[in-house]
Amino acid sequence: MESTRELFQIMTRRFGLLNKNCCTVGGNDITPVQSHILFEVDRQHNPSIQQIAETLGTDITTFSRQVQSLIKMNLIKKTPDPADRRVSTLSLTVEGKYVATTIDQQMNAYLDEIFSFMTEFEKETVLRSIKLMNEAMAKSDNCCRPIIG
Amino acid sequence: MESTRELFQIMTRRFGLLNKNCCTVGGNDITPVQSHILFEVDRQHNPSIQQIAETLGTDITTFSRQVQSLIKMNLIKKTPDPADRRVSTLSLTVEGKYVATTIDQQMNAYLDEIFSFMTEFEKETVLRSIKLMNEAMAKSDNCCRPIIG
DNA sequence: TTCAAATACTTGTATAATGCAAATAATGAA
DNA sequence: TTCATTATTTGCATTATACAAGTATTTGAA
Repeated sequence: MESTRELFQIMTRRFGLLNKNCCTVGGNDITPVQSHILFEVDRQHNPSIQQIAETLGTDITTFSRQVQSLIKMNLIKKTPDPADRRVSTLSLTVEGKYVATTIDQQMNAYLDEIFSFMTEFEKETVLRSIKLMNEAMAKSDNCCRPIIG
Repeated sequence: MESTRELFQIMTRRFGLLNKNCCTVGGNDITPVQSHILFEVDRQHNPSIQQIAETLGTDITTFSRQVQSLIKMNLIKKTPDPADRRVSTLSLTVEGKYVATTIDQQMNAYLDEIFSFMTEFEKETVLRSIKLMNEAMAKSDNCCRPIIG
């Protein structure tokens, strides 16, 4: 009998492998970390560097450098916050938006292929379950900010 | 409306954060990569270095060095395969087994806490869904070996 | 049998990622 | 004003990563 952890460990590893092989877009080779950043910058409304770093659970200094390289790749841009000039808000460039969208489509295509091995009912059940998990994780103390200790 | 990819992206990120904060066991600070390796060595029967590297989707040279450091930490051991002396099979040491088990328990405890926000029925549905996903991913061409291109 | 090709793994080397400590810059409260 | 706090960046050391090349062993065809 598989343990709960085993089920999740294997699924998340496989999803990570999909992410790893996804994607080369318009000559840009996007690493999983960069892909995560583009994803979150796209999702959040004018997030600060700190906000994204916290969301992703990375050290802010590491993240600061990741931002720099994404700016060099012309995928995101930094805008000083007029209300607090210590803060930089991040947003996607046109090219960054294109890359983020393409990755999203490619990932959804991969997932669709996986769902093709299920009935429509099973697919709906799975999607509802993932949503349930996300809601429960959001309520949890362990999930998902850095845990002290 | 959240896309399929968004649901999975968020869930796997959160699971990754749990993994990241899990665990310090008996003075050993275990990285997520090391935790994955211990998990797979424990799961597979006398796997070779190549087998695990392939399972985890890492380059074998990187993996070879990860194995070396886990041996230095006295968590796994390498045994030459008598049938083919090019091959080394991996197994957990007593300490490695202890660390792997402790991580497993800790992760299961985290997950239990998350499930405490659901009804028993919802929990069962979620677990069945993850199992369905794993089975479907196993059938998929995209999942989950390195994809050419 | 012999030897070249294939396989399993390791090492050399270069690059990139990571995170702590410290620096810089801006804010806000006393 | 002054000093603690906050947001971000830079210095630095460590670690992870992967390509290329090396070693050791096995395999299979001539």
